[in-house]
Amino acid sequence: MLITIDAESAHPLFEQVASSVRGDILAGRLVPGDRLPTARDVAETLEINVHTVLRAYQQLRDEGLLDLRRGRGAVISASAAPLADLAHDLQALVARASALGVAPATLAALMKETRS
Amino acid sequence: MLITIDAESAHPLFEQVASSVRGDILAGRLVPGDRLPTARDVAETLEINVHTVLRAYQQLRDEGLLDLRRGRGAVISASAAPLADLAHDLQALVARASALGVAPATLAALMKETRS
DNA sequence: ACCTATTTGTCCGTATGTATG
DNA sequence: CCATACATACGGACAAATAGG
Repeated sequence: MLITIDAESAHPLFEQVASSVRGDILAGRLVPGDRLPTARDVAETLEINVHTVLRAYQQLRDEGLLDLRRGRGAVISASAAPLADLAHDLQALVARASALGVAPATLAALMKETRS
Repeated sequence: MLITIDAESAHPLFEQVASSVRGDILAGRLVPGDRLPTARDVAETLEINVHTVLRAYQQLRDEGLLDLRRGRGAVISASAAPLADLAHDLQALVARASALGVAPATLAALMKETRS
C-alpha cells in the first residue's frame, strides 16, 4: 500500500489521496477486505493534516469504495471488486460522449441521477 | 428562505442544514436560479461554524442540487440537460453495474479516472 | 462487566488561496 | 484594484464506536 501525493500538483491534496487509492483499486493492487493505514498514519507519512486524509477517505466512502468504521479503520468495500471489467465499457461510453462534446463531468453528474 | 436546525437532534448539523435545503427544493419553495444566503450569513443566524454550512452546501453540490461559485454564492442548479440518448446507455451501464453490486456513485468515481 | 486504547466523526477556529463581480 | 464568498488546509477538542485485555 502506497499512497502518493505531489505537492506541486494543482489538484487538492485530499483529491490526490483519494485518486491514489482509487487507482490502486482499479489496478487490482487493492482488493476488497484490504485495510488502509489509519488516517493519522497516512497524514504523518505524507506530512499533511489528518483531516485532509479523512476527507479523502470519506469521499471514497461516499463513492462506495471504502468501508469506514470508528475504531476499526478503513477497509476496501466488497463492491469495489468488479471494477476492472466495468472500466472498459465505461471508457467506451466516455469516448462516445466526448465525441458528442459531452464532458466526463457531465456524464458523471448524469450517472448520479440515474436509477437502476 | 429559512434554514432550520435542531440542536437536540442526533443528526449532524451539516446534514440537518443540507436536509433543510433539500426539503425546500423538493417542496418547490426553492427553484433553479434561486440564491441561498451566504454560508457566513447562515452560520451567524444559526450560530454554528461557517465550515459546517459550507460542508452542507458542498454535499448538496455533490448531489447536483447546488451550483457553488467563488465570489458569487450558492445557486439552485438547473435540472439536468436532455442527453436522452446517452442517458439510455448510461442507465444500461448503471443497471449492469448494479447487478454486480456496484453503486452509481462508484461508477461516477471511476469516470474521473477514465480518459477519453 | 469494566476499562482502556484505537480510530473515525463532528465541530470549532484560523489562515490563505482564488474566482467573481 | 478591491470586496465578496467559496475552497482548501491546518490545528485542536471532544464524542462515539470498536476491539482487546
